[in-house]
Amino acid sequence: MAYRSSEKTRQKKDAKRTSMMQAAVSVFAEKGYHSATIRDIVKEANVAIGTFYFYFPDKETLFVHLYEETADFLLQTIEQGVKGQSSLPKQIQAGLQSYLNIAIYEPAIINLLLVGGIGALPSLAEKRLAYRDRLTSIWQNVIEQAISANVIPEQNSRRIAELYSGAFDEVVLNLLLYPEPSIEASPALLDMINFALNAVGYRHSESD
Amino acid sequence: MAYRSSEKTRQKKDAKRTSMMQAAVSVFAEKGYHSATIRDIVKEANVAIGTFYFYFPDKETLFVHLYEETADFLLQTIEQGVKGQSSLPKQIQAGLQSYLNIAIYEPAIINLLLVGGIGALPSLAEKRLAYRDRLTSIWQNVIEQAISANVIPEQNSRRIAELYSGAFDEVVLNLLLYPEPSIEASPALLDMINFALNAVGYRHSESD
Amino acid sequence: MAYRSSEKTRQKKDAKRTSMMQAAVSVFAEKGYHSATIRDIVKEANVAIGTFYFYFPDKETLFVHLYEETADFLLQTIEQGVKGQSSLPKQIQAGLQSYLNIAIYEPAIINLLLVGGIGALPSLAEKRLAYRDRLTSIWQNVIEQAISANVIPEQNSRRIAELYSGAFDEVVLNLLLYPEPSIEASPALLDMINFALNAVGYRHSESD
Amino acid sequence: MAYRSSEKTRQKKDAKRTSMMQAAVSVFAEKGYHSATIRDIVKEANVAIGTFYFYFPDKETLFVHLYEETADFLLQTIEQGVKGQSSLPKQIQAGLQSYLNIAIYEPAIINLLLVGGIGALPSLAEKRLAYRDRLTSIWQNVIEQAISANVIPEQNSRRIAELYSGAFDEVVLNLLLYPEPSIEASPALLDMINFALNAVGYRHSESD
DNA sequence: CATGAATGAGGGTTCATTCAT
DNA sequence: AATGAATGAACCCTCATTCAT
Repeated sequence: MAYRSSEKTRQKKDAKRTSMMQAAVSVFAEKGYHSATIRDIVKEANVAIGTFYFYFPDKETLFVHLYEETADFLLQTIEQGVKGQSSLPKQIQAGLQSYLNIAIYEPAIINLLLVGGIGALPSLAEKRLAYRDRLTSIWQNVIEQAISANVIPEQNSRRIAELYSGAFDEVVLNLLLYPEPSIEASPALLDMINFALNAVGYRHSESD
Repeated sequence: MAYRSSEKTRQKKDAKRTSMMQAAVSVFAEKGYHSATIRDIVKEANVAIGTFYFYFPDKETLFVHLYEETADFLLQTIEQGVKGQSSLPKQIQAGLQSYLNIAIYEPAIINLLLVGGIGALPSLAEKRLAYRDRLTSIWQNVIEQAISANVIPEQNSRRIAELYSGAFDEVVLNLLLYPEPSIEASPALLDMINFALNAVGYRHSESD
Repeated sequence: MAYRSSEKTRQKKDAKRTSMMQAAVSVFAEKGYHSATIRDIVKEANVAIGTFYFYFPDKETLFVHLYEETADFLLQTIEQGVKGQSSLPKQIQAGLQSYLNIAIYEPAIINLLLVGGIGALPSLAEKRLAYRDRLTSIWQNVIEQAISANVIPEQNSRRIAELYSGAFDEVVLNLLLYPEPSIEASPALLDMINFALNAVGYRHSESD
Repeated sequence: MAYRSSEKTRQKKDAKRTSMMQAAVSVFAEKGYHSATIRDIVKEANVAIGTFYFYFPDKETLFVHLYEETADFLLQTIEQGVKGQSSLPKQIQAGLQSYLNIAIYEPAIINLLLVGGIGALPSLAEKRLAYRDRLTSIWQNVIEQAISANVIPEQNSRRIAELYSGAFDEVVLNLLLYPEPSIEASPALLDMINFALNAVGYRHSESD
């Protein structure tokens, strides 16, 4: 009997777990790691405190897990965008477009990754580093492909990628301060693309 | 008698005050606002808890004050560097050089501004915004001068400045992860300058 | 399942709440507002510190609430006593009897109202005034009825009532200093009744 | 040399001591024992904290001393008033007049004795008792003289005196709530005298 | 004598976490 | 599974008191 309903039970459980995690992302993003309390999270999720500890071992573990998962999602989305293109400008454009989409439709993700837990948790430091590293690697790859294709001159691809990562984040963060970020997104995207292409010495040809 | 040699006494008090503030910067930079306790700070400063409250009204006020003061110092230092030069490349070079110097010799300042209190304190949000705004304004000025001088083409100077700010920060943050940041500083500086000049369409002439 | 037998649970919670409030009254009455610590109260109640804050928002709110509730109880008890009688002597006697009963069986109440929080809390000042006002009003009513009934001469009923209130309190407070207050209660009661009746010019007739 | 100026020094010292005590009475009366801080007191007296501890051993000792001294002053003043008269009505009138004078011109004294430290300090309890005892004794004496002179019937003079003490205090306390206590003082005085005389069965004759 | 910088015990309060139901 | 009452370590801060100058 029990195992018969295990299917439905599992789904229900996963659903509740997921809803709690969404609540947690929302609260962490809004208040930051330390100011967000377990009570805040369970209230947002409409469950009892005890329920939280049934699904998650503790606050820190959840946060770190959320951070990793969220970073994964963001990175994969950007990677997807980049992977679908072959020319340097289009790769940059697609990657940034993906990034902006997430920023606009899920700003909590950006807040979680760039604001919520920075400097709050020693155990998060390495996760943050890993995230920055992977993000930088995406751009580094793009640049190295362009160098290999002789589209741009030889240069320190790692450093360029770091500069890209930081530059784009700053713009995105500022974008979210607008009352209607989606309106400002297009011009910002164009500015970022031009900036990025110029920065690596890309010569605008006929296309694009 | 007892008329306090207010000269020496005042000096001593100021000295202690300063030393406590340095201790606070150090602890805040290391642990972040919330994880840093008053006990941590007074232990670092070798004073009693009550002494902290003799010099400062409370934890939050001190932190915000430290943040503002530190931001001021950093911004003025960069501004000094920029102001001493006239050409675009030299202004960027001087500004970044100043920034790197602080990063290397006072890494706690960088941690305080870019890591320690991010997302920890509502009252800090506006201070952070003001800091980013001023930092961006420095680069924006530089760019607008270059545009006026016809050294680079017309472009959205504000956005470029934002991209600069974010890009440089990312590199500086990564620089501090090195065991010996000062060694890596030179190549990083060159990379940043080239990146920044290219990004705004500056054509390298004979000099520099 | 887990649907909380909210009946029993609620009752238990209320019981604990009540027991904690009694502990608080006892400690406040014994030490006064400021000298009573939350730690004292929870120790008396055999619970942990956190439990206090689960049931009450903070020390001051609880104290004020306790003060009001206790004053209500005392005033209603006296009013009950008075209301059951119609002649002046019997009203005074019944009111004082009720007062003495509380003083003897719940001396903490008297200490809380007349000693514990006097001058300790600005927010209590108005509550204290309200309590004195209501207490005085009880006696004022009694006196005005007697005046209306031509049992005693016209006089400033408010002032008389104030004098009653202060006079009775002093005797009650002194009563509680005895090792066995209940023994002294009877003669004190008689003295107070005679005093009160004489003071308003009541002529003793055959009865009583 | 030192002992030559000892006269003036002594006077100066006493003056400062006195001014600090006045400041202390004022602050204690206004805020109550616990809420009054040494800082409050020295600020009011325009001296440094260290100076406080040169003149007084500690806060508690000072407060108890102040309480005793203030009680002494009040009691002696009332006694003076009573002693100057011989008939019961005049003694009561004179005693109350003295009491009211102090209440109106030095309300801080009343606050200190009846409000400021009640229930705040275990060591004060006995001092308070002693004060109440002496105050009651004054009235008890008055009553016993009247009984001896056959002006009023035999009765429990101690209890009457207690009732007097409490009754008068209540009226005085209420008096001080008026915006202009001195205006209300006269009618209050008359009411109290009549009340007190009636209460002990005094028959109004030709005089007074 | 006078000063005020320095001390640290102790108080109120928060909140992550546990566990009996 | 789910609940929420209960716990207590740890935090920020106050303030009486001391002592070197």
